[in-house]
Amino acid sequence: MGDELCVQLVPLFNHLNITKQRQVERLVHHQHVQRGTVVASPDNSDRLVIIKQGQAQMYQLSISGEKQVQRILTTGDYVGETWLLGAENASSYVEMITASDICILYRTDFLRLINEQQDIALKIMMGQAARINSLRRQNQLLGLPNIEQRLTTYLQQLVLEQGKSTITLPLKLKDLSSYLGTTPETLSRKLAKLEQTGQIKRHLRQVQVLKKM
Amino acid sequence: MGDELCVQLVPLFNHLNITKQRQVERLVHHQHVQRGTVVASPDNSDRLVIIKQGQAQMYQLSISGEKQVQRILTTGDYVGETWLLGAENASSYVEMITASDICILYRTDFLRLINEQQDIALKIMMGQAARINSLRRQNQLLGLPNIEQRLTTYLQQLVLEQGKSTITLPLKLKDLSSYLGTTPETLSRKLAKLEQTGQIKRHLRQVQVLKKM
DNA sequence: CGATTAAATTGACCACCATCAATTTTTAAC
DNA sequence: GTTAAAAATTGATGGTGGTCAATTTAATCG
Repeated sequence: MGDELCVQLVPLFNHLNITKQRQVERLVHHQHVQRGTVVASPDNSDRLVIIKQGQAQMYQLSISGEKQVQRILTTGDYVGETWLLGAENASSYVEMITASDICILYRTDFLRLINEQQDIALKIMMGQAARINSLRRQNQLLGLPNIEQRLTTYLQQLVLEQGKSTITLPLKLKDLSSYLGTTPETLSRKLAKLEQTGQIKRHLRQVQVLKKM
Repeated sequence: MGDELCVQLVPLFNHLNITKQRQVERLVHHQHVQRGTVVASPDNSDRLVIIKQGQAQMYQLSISGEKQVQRILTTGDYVGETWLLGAENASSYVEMITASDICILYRTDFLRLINEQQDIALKIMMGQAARINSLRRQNQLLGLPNIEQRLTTYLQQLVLEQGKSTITLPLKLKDLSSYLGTTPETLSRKLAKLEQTGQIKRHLRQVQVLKKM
């Protein structure tokens, strides 16, 4: 994994022809980071961070200091373009949850790239569109009046996304609960209830979703 | 208002030079629509809709048929680019809430534009970045554990956005309640409570936010 | 402007879920 | 592998806010 080119690996760049890939590669800074490293924060939002290999989570901190998980990033994902495009980062953090290899693209280089290379700009736009859709879905979930509905809807979405009925929860229950706007205790109980009523089977984060939920 | 060019008015295009504006103008379809007209829906997501003059609301319908307001669009705003950029529209609707003049740009023309004109692409990207930020904010609101916190946080955001302490609620309470993930009854009570405890003064949708909330 | 419809308010009730605490299980660290 | 720390579970309890209903107020349309 060590000396393969970052740009060959990530979907944002791997469709480019060799010449352009070389061009991008010269602008990119490589870095190996530990679990727990915070690679973006309100004070540190001047870069695009691409995950070459590893995992991160993005969360927001409320005034009272509570963490709300927004998103999980895995190999090939990137984050930060919204802040390079004018959006203010008031309360978002990106923290590595495994030791990882990342690539960094700084503001000026990023802006020049999307200005000069339409295909990269298009990829960014499509990525943002997907992001917007996913945020809308989360909004819709959070709007549901009770936790059980949120959970079953969420599980069904996972089934669709992962394409099979036995799914892996991408988050710790603690984090999933904040994603769903509830507490770990309530979530634990709801999962237990779904299992009792025969709607799911579960071992740790492996969940088998049975028909008719 | 009648024969002014749409592209001169909307922020998405009005920065372009005259030549380019003419070019865009030839692609745009004008239309006058009544209050209540649905200009985008899951079955009808192949276009960018720009509001030349008027107001619309975007909402999602849950499986149980409940309306959740996502966003208010006013003169100069546009909607639909995410669906032209690959995101699936599963449950979003855009409905005019006043009689309005709109401009429509169809898929092929839109895609050609953003491919050929970097400045339009950049505007789209910046618009999407702002949209993502705003959805993140709403998500954060919805994650707050009690309604009063959601409401006060929301009001403070409005104060910041509108730059003065006497603000106009952009939504009917009915719609605002769905935006905040609650019911009209609860919202009404919370507003009454804030007024009793001297944190706000209110007449209809005019709200004066007093210090120390 | 007056008539009709929609929105907002107020009250009563109780279900749902957040909270606090204690225990068990899992994960991480050495 | 063993120990320490973090996460998940389970129980008991009280408050918040959802629901249904009735009334008042505001908005819309002819």
